[in-house]
Amino acid sequence: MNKTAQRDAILNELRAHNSHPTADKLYEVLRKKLPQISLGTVYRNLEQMASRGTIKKLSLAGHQKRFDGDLSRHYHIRCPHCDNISNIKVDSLINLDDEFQEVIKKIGCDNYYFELISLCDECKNKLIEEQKEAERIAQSKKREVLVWTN
Amino acid sequence: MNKTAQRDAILNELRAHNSHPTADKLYEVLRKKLPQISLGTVYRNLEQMASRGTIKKLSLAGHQKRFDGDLSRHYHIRCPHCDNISNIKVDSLINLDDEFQEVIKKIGCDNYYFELISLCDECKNKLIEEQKEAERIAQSKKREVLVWTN
DNA sequence: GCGAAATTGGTAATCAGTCTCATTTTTTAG
DNA sequence: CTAAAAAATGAGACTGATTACCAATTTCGC
Repeated sequence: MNKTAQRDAILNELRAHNSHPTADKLYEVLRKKLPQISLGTVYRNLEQMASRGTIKKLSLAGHQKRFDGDLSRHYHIRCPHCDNISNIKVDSLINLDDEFQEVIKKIGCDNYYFELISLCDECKNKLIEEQKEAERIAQSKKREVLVWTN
Repeated sequence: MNKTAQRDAILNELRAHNSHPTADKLYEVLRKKLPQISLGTVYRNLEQMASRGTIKKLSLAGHQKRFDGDLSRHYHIRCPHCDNISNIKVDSLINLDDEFQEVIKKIGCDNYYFELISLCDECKNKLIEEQKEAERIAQSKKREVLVWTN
Protein backbone atom coordinates (compact mmCIF):
# COMPACT_ATOMS: atom_id res chain seq x y z
CA MET A 1 0.00 0.00 0.00
CA ASN A 2 1.76 3.14 -1.19
CA LYS A 3 1.61 6.43 0.60
CA THR A 4 -0.45 9.07 -1.16
CA ALA A 5 -1.60 12.53 -0.24
CA GLN A 6 -5.19 11.54 -0.96
CA ARG A 7 -5.19 8.52 1.34
CA ASP A 8 -3.56 10.51 4.12
CA ALA A 9 -6.11 13.26 3.76
CA ILE A 10 -9.01 10.81 3.87
CA LEU A 11 -7.70 9.08 6.96
CA ASN A 12 -6.90 12.35 8.74
CA GLU A 13 -10.29 13.77 7.97
CA LEU A 14 -11.96 10.63 9.23
CA ARG A 15 -9.93 10.61 12.43
CA ALA A 16 -10.40 14.32 13.09
CA HIS A 17 -14.13 13.93 13.64
CA ASN A 18 -16.38 11.33 15.13
CA SER A 19 -19.23 11.89 12.75
CA HIS A 20 -19.18 8.53 10.90
CA PRO A 21 -19.45 10.23 7.52
CA THR A 22 -20.58 8.71 4.26
CA ALA A 23 -18.16 8.61 1.34
CA ASP A 24 -19.84 11.48 -0.45
CA LYS A 25 -19.91 13.65 2.66
CA LEU A 26 -16.20 13.03 3.10
CA TYR A 27 -15.63 13.84 -0.56
CA GLU A 28 -17.42 17.12 -0.19
CA VAL A 29 -15.23 18.12 2.77
CA LEU A 30 -11.98 16.87 1.25
CA ARG A 31 -12.47 18.90 -1.92
CA LYS A 32 -11.79 22.04 0.05
CA LYS A 33 -8.24 20.87 0.63
CA LEU A 34 -7.73 18.72 -2.47
CA PRO A 35 -10.01 20.26 -5.07
CA GLN A 36 -9.12 17.70 -7.71
CA ILE A 37 -9.74 14.57 -5.61
CA SER A 38 -12.34 12.27 -7.13
CA LEU A 39 -15.22 10.48 -5.51
CA GLY A 40 -13.91 7.20 -6.86
CA THR A 41 -10.66 7.72 -4.99
CA VAL A 42 -12.54 8.33 -1.77
CA TYR A 43 -14.61 5.18 -2.18
CA ARG A 44 -11.59 3.13 -3.25
CA ASN A 45 -9.49 4.17 -0.28
CA LEU A 46 -12.24 3.82 2.28
CA GLU A 47 -12.95 0.27 1.15
CA GLN A 48 -9.27 -0.52 1.09
CA MET A 49 -8.61 0.82 4.55
CA ALA A 50 -11.69 -0.89 5.91
CA SER A 51 -10.58 -4.24 4.52
CA ARG A 52 -7.19 -3.77 6.16
CA GLY A 53 -8.75 -2.80 9.47
CA THR A 54 -7.33 0.72 9.45
CA ILE A 55 -10.85 2.05 9.72
CA LYS A 56 -14.29 0.57 10.28
CA LYS A 57 -17.18 0.33 7.92
CA LEU A 58 -20.67 0.72 9.39
CA SER A 59 -23.28 -0.50 7.00
CA LEU A 60 -26.08 -2.06 8.96
CA ALA A 61 -29.62 -0.72 8.87
CA GLY A 62 -28.96 2.51 6.97
CA HIS A 63 -28.90 2.73 3.24
CA GLN A 64 -25.55 4.45 2.73
CA LYS A 65 -22.26 3.08 3.96
CA ARG A 66 -20.62 5.01 6.76
CA PHE A 67 -17.04 4.96 7.97
CA ASP A 68 -15.38 5.38 11.33
CA GLY A 69 -11.75 6.20 12.00
CA ASP A 70 -12.05 5.53 15.71
CA LEU A 71 -10.88 2.00 16.46
CA SER A 72 -11.34 2.24 20.21
CA ARG A 73 -14.01 0.00 21.63
CA HIS A 74 -17.34 1.71 21.39
CA TYR A 75 -20.81 1.19 19.97
CA HIS A 76 -23.17 2.99 17.67
CA ILE A 77 -26.66 4.35 17.94
CA ARG A 78 -28.35 5.06 14.67
CA CYS A 79 -31.29 7.40 14.38
CA PRO A 80 -33.90 5.66 12.21
CA HIS A 81 -35.20 9.03 11.05
CA CYS A 82 -32.13 11.03 9.97
CA ASP A 83 -29.78 8.05 9.79
CA ASN A 84 -27.05 9.81 11.79
CA ILE A 85 -24.88 7.74 14.06
CA SER A 86 -23.62 8.64 17.49
CA ASN A 87 -21.19 6.85 19.79
CA ILE A 88 -21.86 5.14 23.06
CA LYS A 89 -19.36 3.55 25.41
CA VAL A 90 -20.76 1.84 28.48
CA ASP A 91 -19.44 -1.11 30.44
CA SER A 92 -22.66 -3.06 30.39
CA LEU A 93 -22.57 -3.14 26.61
CA ILE A 94 -18.92 -4.12 26.54
CA ASN A 95 -19.65 -7.04 28.84
CA LEU A 96 -22.52 -8.22 26.71
CA ASP A 97 -20.41 -7.83 23.60
CA ASP A 98 -17.79 -10.10 25.16
CA GLU A 99 -20.43 -12.69 25.96
CA PHE A 100 -21.77 -12.48 22.45
CA GLN A 101 -18.34 -13.03 20.94
CA GLU A 102 -17.93 -16.14 23.05
CA VAL A 103 -21.32 -17.57 22.22
CA ILE A 104 -21.08 -17.10 18.48
CA LYS A 105 -17.61 -18.61 18.43
CA LYS A 106 -19.09 -21.73 20.01
CA ILE A 107 -21.73 -21.83 17.29
CA GLY A 108 -18.92 -21.72 14.75
CA CYS A 109 -19.62 -18.19 13.63
CA ASP A 110 -16.80 -15.79 12.73
CA ASN A 111 -18.21 -12.49 13.77
CA TYR A 112 -21.27 -10.39 14.36
CA TYR A 113 -22.27 -6.82 13.98
CA PHE A 114 -24.83 -4.78 15.81
CA GLU A 115 -26.24 -1.31 16.05
CA LEU A 116 -28.51 0.32 18.57
CA ILE A 117 -31.48 2.07 17.06
CA SER A 118 -33.02 5.12 18.66
CA LEU A 119 -34.42 8.44 17.56
CA CYS A 120 -31.98 11.27 18.15
CA ASP A 121 -33.26 14.24 20.18
CA GLU A 122 -33.48 16.47 17.14
CA CYS A 123 -35.69 14.04 15.25
CA LYS A 124 -37.75 13.32 18.33
CA ASN A 125 -38.62 17.00 18.56
CA LYS A 126 -39.20 17.26 14.84
CA LEU A 127 -41.65 14.36 14.95
CA ILE A 128 -43.52 15.84 17.89
CA GLU A 129 -43.88 19.11 15.97
CA GLU A 130 -45.09 17.28 12.90
CA GLN A 131 -47.67 15.44 14.93
CA LYS A 132 -48.94 18.66 16.49
CA GLU A 133 -49.14 20.21 13.03
CA ALA A 134 -51.09 17.23 11.71
CA GLU A 135 -53.54 17.51 14.59
CA ARG A 136 -53.98 21.19 13.96
CA ILE A 137 -54.85 20.47 10.33
CA ALA A 138 -57.23 17.72 11.31
CA GLN A 139 -59.00 20.06 13.73
CA SER A 140 -59.40 22.82 11.19
CA LYS A 141 -60.81 20.33 8.69
CA LYS A 142 -63.38 19.22 11.23
CA ARG A 143 -64.34 22.84 11.72
CA GLU A 144 -64.71 23.33 7.98
CA VAL A 145 -67.06 20.39 7.77
CA LEU A 146 -69.15 21.82 10.58
CA VAL A 147 -69.41 25.19 8.85
CA TRP A 148 -70.23 23.48 5.59
CA THR A 149 -72.97 21.31 7.00
CA ASN A 150 -74.38 24.26 8.89
CA MET B 1 -54.65 -0.80 4.07
CA ASN B 2 -56.88 -2.36 1.43
CA LYS B 3 -56.78 -5.98 0.47
CA THR B 4 -55.29 -6.66 -2.95
CA ALA B 5 -54.42 -9.83 -4.82
CA GLN B 6 -50.87 -8.56 -5.30
CA ARG B 7 -50.24 -7.92 -1.64
CA ASP B 8 -51.68 -11.29 -0.67
CA ALA B 9 -49.51 -13.03 -3.23
CA ILE B 10 -46.37 -11.25 -2.03
CA LEU B 11 -47.02 -12.10 1.60
CA ASN B 12 -47.91 -15.71 0.84
CA GLU B 13 -44.86 -16.19 -1.28
CA LEU B 14 -42.66 -14.70 1.43
CA ARG B 15 -44.21 -16.89 4.11
CA ALA B 16 -44.01 -20.04 2.03
CA HIS B 17 -40.21 -20.03 2.03
CA ASN B 18 -37.51 -19.10 4.48
CA SER B 19 -35.05 -17.87 1.90
CA HIS B 20 -35.02 -14.16 2.77
CA PRO B 21 -35.50 -13.17 -0.85
CA THR B 22 -34.71 -9.83 -2.45
CA ALA B 23 -37.52 -7.81 -4.06
CA ASP B 24 -36.47 -8.71 -7.58
CA LYS B 25 -36.18 -12.42 -6.78
CA LEU B 26 -39.69 -12.29 -5.36
CA TYR B 27 -40.87 -10.41 -8.44
CA GLU B 28 -39.42 -13.06 -10.70
CA VAL B 29 -41.28 -15.81 -8.83
CA LEU B 30 -44.55 -13.89 -8.51
CA ARG B 31 -44.75 -13.22 -12.24
CA LYS B 32 -45.49 -16.88 -12.78
CA LYS B 33 -48.78 -16.44 -10.94
CA LEU B 34 -49.46 -12.76 -11.64
CA PRO B 35 -47.78 -12.09 -14.98
CA GLN B 36 -48.71 -8.41 -14.99
CA ILE B 37 -47.45 -7.55 -11.51
CA SER B 38 -44.85 -4.79 -11.53
CA LEU B 39 -41.56 -4.58 -9.69
CA GLY B 40 -42.65 -1.28 -8.18
CA THR B 41 -45.66 -2.94 -6.63
CA VAL B 42 -43.45 -5.57 -5.07
CA TYR B 43 -41.11 -2.97 -3.60
CA ARG B 44 -43.96 -0.78 -2.45
CA ASN B 45 -45.75 -3.57 -0.65
CA LEU B 46 -42.64 -5.01 0.92
CA GLU B 47 -41.73 -1.63 2.37
CA GLN B 48 -45.27 -1.07 3.53
CA MET B 49 -45.57 -4.40 5.24
CA ALA B 50 -42.15 -4.01 6.81
CA SER B 51 -43.08 -0.62 8.25
CA ARG B 52 -46.24 -2.15 9.73
CA GLY B 53 -44.33 -5.08 11.16
CA THR B 54 -46.10 -7.69 9.05
CA ILE B 55 -42.73 -8.77 7.71
CA LYS B 56 -39.12 -8.00 8.49
CA LYS B 57 -36.61 -6.12 6.41
CA LEU B 58 -32.94 -7.12 6.49
CA SER B 59 -30.80 -4.40 5.04
CA LEU B 60 -27.09 -3.93 4.79
CA ALA B 61 -25.78 -0.81 3.06
CA GLY B 62 -24.25 -1.56 -0.31
CA HIS B 63 -26.30 -4.74 -0.56
CA GLN B 64 -29.73 -5.61 -1.79
CA LYS B 65 -32.48 -5.51 0.76
CA ARG B 66 -33.86 -8.83 1.85
CA PHE B 67 -37.22 -9.64 3.39
CA ASP B 68 -38.38 -12.23 5.87
CA GLY B 69 -41.96 -13.36 6.44
CA ASP B 70 -41.05 -15.40 9.49
CA LEU B 71 -41.77 -13.38 12.63
CA SER B 72 -40.86 -16.14 15.06
CA ARG B 73 -37.83 -15.45 17.19
CA HIS B 74 -34.71 -16.37 15.29
CA TYR B 75 -31.47 -14.81 14.11
CA HIS B 76 -29.63 -14.39 10.85
CA ILE B 77 -26.24 -15.39 9.58
CA ARG B 78 -25.12 -13.53 6.51
CA CYS B 79 -22.41 -14.93 4.27
CA PRO B 80 -20.00 -12.10 3.50
CA HIS B 81 -19.14 -13.71 0.17
CA CYS B 82 -22.44 -14.60 -1.50
CA ASP B 83 -24.64 -12.43 0.76
CA ASN B 84 -27.13 -15.24 1.40
CA ILE B 85 -28.80 -15.33 4.77
CA SER B 86 -29.61 -18.38 6.82
CA ASN B 87 -31.54 -18.77 10.04
CA ILE B 88 -30.29 -19.78 13.44
CA LYS B 89 -32.33 -20.41 16.57
CA VAL B 90 -30.38 -21.36 19.66
CA ASP B 91 -31.15 -20.77 23.30
CA SER B 92 -27.83 -19.16 24.13
CA LEU B 93 -28.49 -16.44 21.58
CA ILE B 94 -32.03 -15.93 22.75
CA ASN B 95 -30.79 -15.49 26.31
CA LEU B 96 -28.18 -12.97 25.27
CA ASP B 97 -30.74 -11.18 23.17
CA ASP B 98 -32.95 -10.85 26.23
CA GLU B 99 -30.07 -9.43 28.23
CA PHE B 100 -29.31 -7.00 25.45
CA GLN B 101 -32.89 -5.79 25.31
CA GLU B 102 -32.81 -5.13 29.02
CA VAL B 103 -29.51 -3.28 28.96
CA ILE B 104 -30.34 -1.00 26.06
CA LYS B 105 -33.72 -0.13 27.59
CA LYS B 106 -31.83 1.09 30.65
CA ILE B 107 -29.67 3.26 28.41
CA GLY B 108 -32.85 4.72 26.99
CA CYS B 109 -32.53 3.04 23.62
CA ASP B 110 -35.55 1.74 21.71
CA ASN B 111 -34.15 -1.18 19.86
CA TYR B 112 -31.14 -2.82 18.36
CA TYR B 113 -30.33 -4.84 15.33
CA PHE B 114 -27.67 -7.45 14.75
CA GLU B 115 -26.51 -9.97 12.22
CA LEU B 116 -24.08 -12.81 12.53
CA ILE B 117 -21.43 -12.95 9.87
CA SER B 118 -19.95 -16.20 8.65
CA LEU B 119 -18.97 -17.78 5.36
CA CYS B 120 -21.48 -20.36 4.21
CA ASP B 121 -20.13 -23.84 3.46
CA GLU B 122 -20.46 -23.37 -0.27
CA CYS B 123 -18.38 -20.22 -0.28
CA LYS B 124 -15.88 -21.69 2.13
CA ASN B 125 -15.20 -24.49 -0.35
CA LYS B 126 -15.15 -22.12 -3.28
CA LEU B 127 -12.54 -19.95 -1.57
CA ILE B 128 -10.37 -22.96 -0.74
CA GLU B 129 -10.46 -24.01 -4.40
CA GLU B 130 -9.57 -20.51 -5.51
CA GLN B 131 -6.64 -20.43 -3.15
CA LYS B 132 -5.36 -23.77 -4.42
CA GLU B 133 -5.68 -22.52 -7.99
CA ALA B 134 -3.75 -19.36 -7.13
CA GLU B 135 -0.98 -21.41 -5.59
CA ARG B 136 -0.81 -23.64 -8.65
CA ILE B 137 -0.37 -20.57 -10.85
CA ALA B 138 2.27 -19.12 -8.54
CA GLN B 139 4.19 -22.40 -8.67
CA SER B 140 4.15 -22.60 -12.44
CA LYS B 141 5.36 -19.02 -12.67
CA LYS B 142 8.27 -19.84 -10.41
CA ARG B 143 9.13 -22.73 -12.69
CA GLU B 144 9.02 -20.45 -15.74
CA VAL B 145 11.45 -18.06 -14.13
CA LEU B 146 13.83 -20.92 -13.38
CA VAL B 147 13.73 -22.11 -16.97
CA TRP B 148 14.23 -18.59 -18.23
CA THR B 149 17.23 -17.80 -16.04
CA ASN B 150 18.75 -21.16 -16.87
C1' DG C 1 -74.14 1.18 -6.56
C1' DC C 2 -71.23 5.55 -5.64
C1' DG C 3 -67.46 8.41 -4.65
C1' DA C 4 -63.32 8.93 -2.03
C1' DA C 5 -59.18 6.86 -1.06
C1' DA C 6 -55.89 3.40 -1.97
C1' DT C 7 -53.41 0.75 -5.19
C1' DT C 8 -51.71 -0.60 -9.50
C1' DG C 9 -48.60 -1.13 -13.83
C1' DG C 10 -45.40 0.96 -16.67
C1' DT C 11 -41.90 3.69 -17.18
C1' DA C 12 -38.74 7.45 -16.17
C1' DA C 13 -35.64 9.10 -12.89
C1' DT C 14 -32.45 8.88 -9.03
C1' DC C 15 -28.94 7.41 -6.26
C1' DA C 16 -25.11 4.86 -4.27
C1' DG C 17 -21.47 2.65 -5.60
C1' DT C 18 -18.25 0.50 -9.16
C1' DC C 19 -15.53 0.21 -13.29
C1' DT C 20 -12.46 1.73 -16.97
C1' DC C 21 -8.50 3.59 -18.60
C1' DA C 22 -5.13 6.94 -19.85
C1' DT C 23 -2.10 9.56 -16.96
C1' DT C 24 0.55 10.38 -12.84
C1' DT C 25 2.87 9.08 -8.60
C1' DT C 26 5.31 5.97 -5.74
C1' DT C 27 8.34 2.26 -4.98
C1' DT C 28 11.91 -0.86 -6.18
C1' DA C 29 16.14 -2.62 -8.09
C1' DG C 30 20.37 -1.81 -9.95
C1' DC D 1 20.35 8.72 -9.34
C1' DT D 2 17.63 6.42 -12.84
C1' DA D 3 14.69 3.52 -15.26
C1' DA D 4 11.25 0.10 -15.12
C1' DA D 5 7.45 -1.89 -12.56
C1' DA D 6 3.69 -1.40 -9.57
C1' DA D 7 0.19 1.23 -7.44
C1' DA D 8 -2.88 4.89 -7.42
C1' DT D 9 -5.35 8.70 -9.39
C1' DG D 10 -9.15 11.65 -11.79
C1' DA D 11 -12.77 11.98 -14.78
C1' DG D 12 -16.47 10.25 -16.34
C1' DA D 13 -19.21 6.35 -18.07
C1' DC D 14 -21.81 2.74 -16.28
C1' DT D 15 -24.56 -0.47 -13.36
C1' DG D 16 -28.04 -2.19 -10.57
C1' DA D 17 -31.18 -1.30 -6.91
C1' DT D 18 -34.71 1.44 -5.53
C1' DT D 19 -37.99 5.28 -5.84
C1' DA D 20 -41.06 8.61 -8.09
C1' DC D 21 -44.60 9.73 -11.10
C1' DC D 22 -49.09 9.37 -12.96
C1' DA D 23 -53.05 7.92 -15.50
C1' DA D 24 -55.99 3.98 -15.05
C1' DT D 25 -58.03 0.61 -12.00
C1' DT D 26 -59.57 -1.45 -7.74
C1' DT D 27 -61.23 -1.47 -3.01
C1' DC D 28 -64.22 -0.17 0.59
C1' DG D 29 -67.39 2.35 3.66
C1' DC D 30 -71.80 4.16 3.32
